Amino acid sequence: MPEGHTIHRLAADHRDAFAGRTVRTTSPQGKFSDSAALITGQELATAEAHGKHLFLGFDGLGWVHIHLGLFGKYTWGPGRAVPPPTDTVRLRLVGPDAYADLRGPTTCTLITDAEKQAIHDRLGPDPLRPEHDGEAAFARISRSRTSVAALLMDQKVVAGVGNVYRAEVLFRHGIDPYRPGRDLTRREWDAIWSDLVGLMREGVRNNRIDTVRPEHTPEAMGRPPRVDDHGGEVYVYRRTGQPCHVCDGEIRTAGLAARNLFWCPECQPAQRIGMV
DNA sequence: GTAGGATGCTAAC
DNA sequence: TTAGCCTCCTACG
Repeated sequence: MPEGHTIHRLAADHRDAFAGRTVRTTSPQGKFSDSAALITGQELATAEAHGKHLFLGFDGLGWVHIHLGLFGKYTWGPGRAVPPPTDTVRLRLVGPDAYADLRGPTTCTLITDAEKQAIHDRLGPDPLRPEHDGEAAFARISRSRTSVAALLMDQKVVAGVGNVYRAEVLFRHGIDPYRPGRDLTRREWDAIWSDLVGLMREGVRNNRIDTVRPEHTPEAMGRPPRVDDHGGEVYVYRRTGQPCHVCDGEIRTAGLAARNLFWCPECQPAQRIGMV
């Protein structure tokens, strides 16, 4: 589940469970043992997220920088009766009221303020950070020949969007994934950005990705309920070969930059040459 | 039991 | 463009 909404939710959950509390940290899997030994017994000051990067702040020590990658996952539980950790737990945080186990991250390292700033500097605006807007993103997109599908996944352009939000937001706006960024209008980009803000905020709230509008739910369309294996209601993501919820056409898939792209060619038509 | 794929990204060729 | 990283789960014999 690791797109930006997951990471922002994790930051909020860490603040709720651990901020202002002394925590014990260990690394049963071993790769974070030295840093865990430094941190243990300290107070977690804060937690924040930028795109898919999670930062746990410890005053005077720096930040634990976590990136879940494709496989990383957290499991949580109450503070009492903490189970013995399994040997894949990279980082275990135990506070008075809760524990959190991190497995399989791409990154889990202790960094300085300056190193943290360098990460912020190479990331684009994040729809989930209230102080960000889509200006810088549009500046890049509007002068790029790269497809809008690839641009949306580029964390330097927009931070936090992954394969699900990418596919779904392009569907919701009827945009061909292969359209060059520079052919996207200002109006289209503004609509995409504000849609991402709304969808991803809902994602943080519900801890899952739902993108289907009320008028296209199975109930509204008079169809049998859907069971989706990734946990949310979506239009196109991983629905290859199935009928589009809106037009009944077949959802297609294609490889793009080593990831699977999903779209509905009927609802997201390629622009004709010369069309404005 | 084994293979393959997954909501990600980087470094090397 | 590809391999590699890290873990878990499903599909297939």
